[in-house]
Order: sequence, then structure tokens, then C-alpha cells
Amino acid sequence: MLLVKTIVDNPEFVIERLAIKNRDARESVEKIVALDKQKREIQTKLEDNKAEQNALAKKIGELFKQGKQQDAQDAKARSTELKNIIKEQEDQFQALDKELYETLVLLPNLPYELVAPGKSAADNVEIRRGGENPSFEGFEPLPHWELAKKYDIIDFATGVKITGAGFPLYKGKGAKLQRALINFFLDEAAKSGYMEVEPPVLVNEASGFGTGQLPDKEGQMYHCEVDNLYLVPTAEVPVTNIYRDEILDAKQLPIRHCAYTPCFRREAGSYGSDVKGLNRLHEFDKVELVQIVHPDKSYKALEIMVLHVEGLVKKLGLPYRIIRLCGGDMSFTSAMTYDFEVWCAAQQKWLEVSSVSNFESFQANRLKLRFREDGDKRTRLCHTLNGSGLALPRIVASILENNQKGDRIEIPEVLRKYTGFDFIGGEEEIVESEEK
RNA sequence: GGAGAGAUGGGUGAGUGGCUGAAACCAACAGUUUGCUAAACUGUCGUAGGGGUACAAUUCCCUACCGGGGGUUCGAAUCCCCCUCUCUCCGCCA
Repeated sequence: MLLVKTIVDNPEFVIERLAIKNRDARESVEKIVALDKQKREIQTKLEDNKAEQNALAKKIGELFKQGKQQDAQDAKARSTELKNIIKEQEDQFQALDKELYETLVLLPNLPYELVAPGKSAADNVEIRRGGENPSFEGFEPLPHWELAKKYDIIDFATGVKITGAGFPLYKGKGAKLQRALINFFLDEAAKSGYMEVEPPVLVNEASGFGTGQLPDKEGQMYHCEVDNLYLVPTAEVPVTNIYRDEILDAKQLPIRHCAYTPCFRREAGSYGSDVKGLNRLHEFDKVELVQIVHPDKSYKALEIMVLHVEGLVKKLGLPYRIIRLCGGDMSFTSAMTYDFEVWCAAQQKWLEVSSVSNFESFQANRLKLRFREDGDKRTRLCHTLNGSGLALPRIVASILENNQKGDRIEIPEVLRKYTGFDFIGGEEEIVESEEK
């Protein structure tokens, strides 16, 4: 949520910035400016009346004590009169405040100065790429869903049986690969200074609102209606909400957390060719990185977070590219976002595996997440950032497709100490030892 | 699922109609004293919003907030109603 002050002080700037997000905000902005003005006017009158009423109430008490019945009755009459005026003004004020708020929450965050204008993914800007696309000799590479079947490591059909489409069942080395990736990502995050947390995966409405999923993306979350709780679409929600309604000391910043959680997304309305295999799921695993930082340092933190995520795909040996999203492709809450995509050699497709964003104070304002500089009486809003580090399914898809050798799949070097095996398939099947 | 208790400032906790934005204590912060540490003493010590001054302020004035919402009253932390949440005991159970 933007600050009213930002809009009222610089309406044209806000309109101009939101145009980059492909959004004509003139009407909303002008409405907010007008409503804010009306609201203040009525608020001033209202508060003056309340002040008078408070003074009268005090006086009446005195008068009674002094036995001045008649004076007390007169004061009472005036107070009753005021009460009606106050009631009316209060209603007006509430109505204006509500309308202002409702208009305000529908405005997306302002894009940062580096964000290019644009309507869709086609206008995104590639920042850099790395890694090499694999080549295959003597065989045709299979898409990962074929490989999953061939080596019996992911069973989509049984997932359908248990739950439904988009809920795969990982088996054997497939399941172990999941666990290995989670541990690898968490360990790497710890090395970069992120403190691990394990949050609840069901969140209440206030948490959903705090990070901006509610009311904007209501339909994207699974909702347990009986208890009015939401399954998290990302660990960003519970982890960032740890600090909802907090006033931190400046010296506590930056706060860095990593968390593994399953993520649940309804993905309503996104059916098509891109949902095959692991490409788009309703439930998937992800390690998320969250930072709460001083506003002067958030863009530096964003760059460092990008480097951390880049390090992950590099270590996994996956061909990748980093993209800076254009205004139109960015989320409601983000001020700037970098997407990471990895190459899937059989599908011949780039798949998004991470989205790293700076939300500036947009989430913090909703969360009431503030900090105080030493010796300063004022509070200021923190900046929040988060990024996937990383989402598993598409990483698995990329590993399977890129590392296939015809008769087996090679596990990236860095993962082997976590998996306990070097290959999926092939002759050298490791037989699990029972003796240990 | 059944029964009961409770929700007050960073924490403990007082407060049953006006003198309470809120005692006291603890913590924290600043200072004084003492070779250092400790102790003692003094002071500060909630948040948000509006207004004024110079379109400035962390100053001044005002308003709101004692879980949330509504009501009674000239006046509500305090009385009434509704909701939410937390805790304890029992049952069930990873």
C-alpha cells in the first residue's frame, strides 16, 4: 500500500510511474487527493468538537461537585447538542476514510526508476545469462515427464489419484532428490547469512493482507473456509509476517531469513501447454529468502540477493538467464523484480525458477513494519525483499532434461553429498545398505 | 468435542463511571556518584492521526487507541450486547 502522503505530495509523479506498470491511475490518484482533502477538513472540525465535548464533560463533573446544579444542566444540554453534531461528522469522516482506503489498496506499488515500461513478458529485459546448453549425441532428449516415468521417480498419475492434477508423487530417488535440493538450498542460504525458520503453512487473513496476497489475489490461494485460514502460496507470507506490527531498532537490520515450505497455488485459469509435468503445479516445494532492511540499502540488498540466487543455478550447472521484469509483467506489490529462468533442453524452453523482488515500503506499510534510528523519536517504514532460492519442480525438470545421458541422469556434483547417489538409472544402481 | 478463566503500555500487573493515556514494579535509555564492575540515586521512557508556527521540526496544541465491533451516559479501561483470540482442566490424538 502506498502512503497517502506520497500520492498527495506528488500526484503527477505517481501517475507517471504507474503508467510504466501499464496502468492509468489518473482517476484513482485524483480521487485520493480529493478525498484526503475532504477528510482532513471534516477531521479538523470533528476534533475541535470532540475537544469541546471533553472539556464540557470535565466541567460537568466539577459543577456537580460544587453543587451548581443549574450550570451543570446547561452544560449537559450543550454537550448533548454537540453529541449529535459529532455523530454526524463522525459518519462523514468514516465514509470518506473508508472510500479513501479502498481506493488506496487497489493501487499497485510504484516501479523503481530502472524498470522499463511494457505490457507483457515480451518487454522484459535480459540482464545476463550463464551456463551452457547441453547437446545430445546418439539419442533424442526426453522431456522430464518421460524421464520421470522411465526411471520411476515421479508418478503424476498416482498424484491425480490421491489428490488431483498438479500434485505429483515423488518416489525413490525422485523423493531423495527433493530432499537433497531443499537441504542444499537451505545450507547455501545459511552461508549467505540467512537464518533458517520453519513457519506455519496455514496463515490467517491478516497475514495474507500484510504481504499483499489479500485482497488482490484471493482466488490464487487455497482457503480453509471452516477456519478461515489460507494455505501459503509462498513462505514469503508467514516469514515476512513475523515482523508485522513491529518497531525494530535500526541496529537489528538487516534481518535475513530463509525457509523451506511447501507452496500451494490454485493457478485458477492457467490451463494449457505450460502445465505439463512439473512445469506448473498446485503444490510444490520452495526455499524462500526474505530480507527486512533499511530503506537506504534495499537496492544493494536486492543485487546481493540476485548474486546469491545466481550462485545456486551456477553451482547446479544449469543454463540460466536473469531478466528484469518490465512494468506490465511485475506483480502488484513489487517495485522491481528479477526473474531467473533455467533452460530445459528437451522442451526447448526457459522456465522461471526464481523471482527476486524489492517491495520497498509497500508491504511494510500494510504490515506496519517500522524501525527507529538510534536517538530518533520517529519511526520509519522498513523495506522488504524476497526471492526464491529456489523453487524445486522446474529445477528438477531442468536437471532431468539437461543431465540425461541416454541411459541415466547425472546428479549435479554439489548435490551428491546430499543425495548419496551420483546417477538416477544406469548400471551402477546403489543398493541401500541395511547394516547402518 | 465438553467445562471454566482471561485479554490493559516492551514485560509483570493495578485500576467497577469523571482527579486514568492509564499506578507500581521490572526491563531499556540518559545522567550523577564511586579505582573498574556492581550497587544506589535522578530523569526519560506507547502508537497513530490532525492542526498551528516559516510550504520545516523529533517543539507546541488537539484527537483517537486499555483484543475487535456496537450500545447506555453530559462523561466508559470501568456498565450492557455481539464477535475474535488466548490460557487451564477433561476427552481424543501425531
